[in-house]
Amino acid sequence: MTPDPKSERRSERARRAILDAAFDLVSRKGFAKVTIEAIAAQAGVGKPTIYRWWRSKGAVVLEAMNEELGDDFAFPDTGDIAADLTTQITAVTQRLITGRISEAFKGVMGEAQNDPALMKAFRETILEPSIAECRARLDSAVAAGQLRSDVPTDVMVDLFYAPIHYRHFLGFGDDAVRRSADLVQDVLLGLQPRSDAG
Amino acid sequence: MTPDPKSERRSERARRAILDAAFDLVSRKGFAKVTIEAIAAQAGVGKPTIYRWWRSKGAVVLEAMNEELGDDFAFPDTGDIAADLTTQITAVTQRLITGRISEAFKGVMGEAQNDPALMKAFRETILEPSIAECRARLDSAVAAGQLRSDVPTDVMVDLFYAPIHYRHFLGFGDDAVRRSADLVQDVLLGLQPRSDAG
Amino acid sequence: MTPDPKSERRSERARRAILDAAFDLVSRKGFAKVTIEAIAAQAGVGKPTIYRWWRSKGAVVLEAMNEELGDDFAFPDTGDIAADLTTQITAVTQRLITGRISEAFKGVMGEAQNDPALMKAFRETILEPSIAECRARLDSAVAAGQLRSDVPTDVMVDLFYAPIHYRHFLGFGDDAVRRSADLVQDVLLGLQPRSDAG
Amino acid sequence: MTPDPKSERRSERARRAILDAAFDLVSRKGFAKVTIEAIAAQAGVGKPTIYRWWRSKGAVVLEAMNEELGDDFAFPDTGDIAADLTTQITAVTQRLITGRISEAFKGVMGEAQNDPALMKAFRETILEPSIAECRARLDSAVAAGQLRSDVPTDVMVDLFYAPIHYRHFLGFGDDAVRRSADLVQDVLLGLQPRSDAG
DNA sequence: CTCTAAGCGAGACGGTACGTCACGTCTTTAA
DNA sequence: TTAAAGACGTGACGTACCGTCTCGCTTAGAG
Repeated sequence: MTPDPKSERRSERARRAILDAAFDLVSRKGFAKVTIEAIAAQAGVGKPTIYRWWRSKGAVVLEAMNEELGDDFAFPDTGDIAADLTTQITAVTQRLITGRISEAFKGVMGEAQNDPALMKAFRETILEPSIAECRARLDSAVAAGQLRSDVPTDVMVDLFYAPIHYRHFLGFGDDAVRRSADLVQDVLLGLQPRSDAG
Repeated sequence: MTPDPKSERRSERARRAILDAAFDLVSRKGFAKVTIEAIAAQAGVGKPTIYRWWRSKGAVVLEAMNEELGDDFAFPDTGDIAADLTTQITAVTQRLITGRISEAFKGVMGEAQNDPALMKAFRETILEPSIAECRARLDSAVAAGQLRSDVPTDVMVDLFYAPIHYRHFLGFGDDAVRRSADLVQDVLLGLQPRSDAG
Repeated sequence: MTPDPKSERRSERARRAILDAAFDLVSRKGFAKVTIEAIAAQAGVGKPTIYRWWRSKGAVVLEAMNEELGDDFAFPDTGDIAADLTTQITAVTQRLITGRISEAFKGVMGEAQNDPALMKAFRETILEPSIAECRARLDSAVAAGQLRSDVPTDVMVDLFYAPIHYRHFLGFGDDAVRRSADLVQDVLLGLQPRSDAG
Repeated sequence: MTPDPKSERRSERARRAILDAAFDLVSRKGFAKVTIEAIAAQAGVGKPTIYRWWRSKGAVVLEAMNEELGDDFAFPDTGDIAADLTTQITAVTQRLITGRISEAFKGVMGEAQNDPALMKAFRETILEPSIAECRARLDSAVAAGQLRSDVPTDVMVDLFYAPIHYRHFLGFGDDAVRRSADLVQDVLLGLQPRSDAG
């Protein structure tokens, strides 16, 4: 995220203050009503300090969100793929809906629709690592004979995750998003290995 | 979309010019780079005329997009539900990706993440009518015994449409979106009626 | 004032409503804060009806002020020129300061600084008639040997009236304006006929 | 004039460009036809930079006029009060009528009729200093026995200056204003000390 | 253990667009 | 055939932020 992290002299204090202010403001006022000026003011920082290290408001908020999320994309593995998927998807929806992440996520994704660089950063730092973890778990389920082997696991990932984001971005409401985990069973039906044809 | 369509004194000429200008500008420059001033200028119209009838840029572009789409949400019905779904979903993705709608749609949806009124308008004028058509077709397929009767058809709609929008909004690229119709077969597998249990 | 008074079909009701509304609004809000839209609204009249008969807000207010003033510019004549001048000038300042005319007058004159046509109308309908009355009285005083005959009476008029307007327009405050009548005596001293040279 | 002249970060370049542009535009087009946008454009400056330092167009033009006038309100003192007054009043009228100041002055004063803060600023920066100089000269003339001692000198100032502004603001025309100096003699007659009573 | 260059806060600057107001004109509806 | 009502094109308003650009100040690392 940091365009030029080379400098050793960068003030960690300022960086933290900016990310904290950004996250707090977005959570409280909504992404659209937050300005870089307001972030700078709340962080007790000059605007140029923000522009020096980030390209846009979206970039700041994405990094703030990343810090909030942490690096933990690990997928549970109890041996029961259906249970593990349900667990994980429930966790994701909770974080998306009730968590403090919600506003930041919607804001960043809205912005990213018109900002390819921001979209790229989001995918690289959040989406793709998390997809990779999911695929790894699905691969092991395929190897265990719990899932069909003739459907690519990246397609499976899409099938499991799509409903969450579909409902989230198209305004179906928090309850609908929260119930996304219920679809896991229906999707799984189509992905079970079958002796009796295809 | 028009907040106050009651007045019969409204100038249809101005309305058309505004919608045409908005759609053209968004298609050519991208949603984010279009301003209401530019729309007014290109339409040969005063800014107040725009603000008199629309709440925001998003509202104008949504209405322009609606006019472009027309009212036709009809679902094909050949008797073969798999074929019909593939046909329809292919059509939707084409329109979303290659069509002139693309930029407007992304822009409006990005905006709608932070504008509940805009989201509501989108759902009422586009999404819900189109879901209703799909459900009607699925209902008839259920009645014909082509689909399981124990999964609500609104859930089925989500399963079929989610991948498109998921790939579209999360930056998977046009090719991935275009291939969304391929998932229909996999989803259908889980929705087939089964005498032999699950 | 009426640019085109030819039409016999002009609505006297509308004219009265407009002038009353204009005068009332200017008195209550001050000239600068009154708009033609507001006058039309309060008068229950369409804007074009105002524009049909007057060139500008200043013209409306000037006419309203004229109606309020009436046609009476008569100068008292008790035979004592000093007393008559004091009487008249006191009356003028009272009307200017305490009267309902005050706001309208300041507004119109402020506007007239940049609107020659308005200035001309003001002079023709108010200033010049009132100067003429004053000169007539001064002429009779000269004839009666109460004033020097070698100073033109129009200059005398200026000397008597100038302080009022000077203090009024240059912001000396209402009290200073009100005391303008006190200067009559001092000015008169220089205008008395003198046997002993000049 | 500057509402907040404290900041030492203020750009003198911008200030000069704004005042120069304002004065030039007012001189060429007349006060009423000048907009803050036009001043900003001609000065090569953003509108906010004007609003940061001035309350209104009138305030800008007043300051521009002040700079044009300079601080020199000195009154001549040759020992002959009649000659000095004529000299000074001729100078004032010349500056008012023919000078580049003319349009700015009329515009500001017209505005000031409805803007007390502007009137106050005008009085403090221009009118009162200039009155003070005049009174000082009159005081010395009184002390020299050239003027009556029983008329307050501030009243005398009014008598001498009133005709100029009266004729100027009430539309008597440039020639009448220019001839205002002629009245000095007549006014002086009433202000001469008299042993022989009055 | 200075010294000097960086990164910093602060905030003014030239801009762009905002959303609003009132203008003066034009069109439509009802009396 | 007026006049009310009010939508229209226009242009300026005053404001909010943008992203850039000085400024001094501080502060840490290289000499």
